[in-house]
Amino acid sequence: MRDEAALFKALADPTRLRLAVLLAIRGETCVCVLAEALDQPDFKISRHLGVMRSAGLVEARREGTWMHYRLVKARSALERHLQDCFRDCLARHPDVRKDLARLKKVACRIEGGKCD
Amino acid sequence: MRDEAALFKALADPTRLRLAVLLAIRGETCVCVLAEALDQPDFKISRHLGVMRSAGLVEARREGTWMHYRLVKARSALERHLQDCFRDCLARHPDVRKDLARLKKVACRIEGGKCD
DNA sequence: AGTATATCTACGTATCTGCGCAGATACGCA
DNA sequence: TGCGTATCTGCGCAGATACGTAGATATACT
Repeated sequence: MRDEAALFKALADPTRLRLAVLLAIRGETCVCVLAEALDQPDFKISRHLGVMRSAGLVEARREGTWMHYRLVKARSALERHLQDCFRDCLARHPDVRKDLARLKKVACRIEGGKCD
Repeated sequence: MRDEAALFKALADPTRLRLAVLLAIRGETCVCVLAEALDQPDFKISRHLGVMRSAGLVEARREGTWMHYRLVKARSALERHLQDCFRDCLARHPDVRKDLARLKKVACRIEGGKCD
């Protein structure tokens, strides 16, 4: 039960939970965009993403100087349920809506094309 | 997002997660039965249940010297999803199976009637 | 090489956490 | 009132955690 508890622990922080929900909704996103979306310093976001990676919640892909993070493909029923939670229950949370609004503004400027 | 993270934090411990799953499967159960089911000292179980109660995850009912704990009725989609997790994904976990086996042995002796 | 951008990390600090021990509390019963 | 059972709680300790600062690393470009 240690692994399962560790999974919950990786989500037991407001910043990490917001990151998880954003990644669930938007898919792969780079650190600087996430940092602006959450309005928090990038070193802090980077560190939290590191924690989530150690817990096996997200994985990273490098592209030049940018690091793109995404949720891992769910490998268990628990992970599947949790990711559904992010999309189904938490996507409508006021905090997440604000994050998404900031994210949209910023994504055009930083990532160029992706301005859905 | 603080409340949601706090909910995950209440589950971010192996002991608490095992307790949550047992309560989800079996319903209302008293501290001493839970302590024997998890094979852990009762003051430890009591304290973890206290944490879960503060987080709004469980509620208690006194009956004589016994305290019976149960999961709260889910008040949000998130809580509903999480409780489904307990029953659907975690009930088959080896640790939980062992807990349930110990619980059955002990429930007859302690709670008398409830020997399903 | 040097510069710029994006990301990560070592350090010190403050706070939180889980644990066992011991004792307190609550209740039922004589 | 006193005793026994069940449960909770104050204390101190050891280890974990989150934070900001400052500096290190990685990559691209000139």
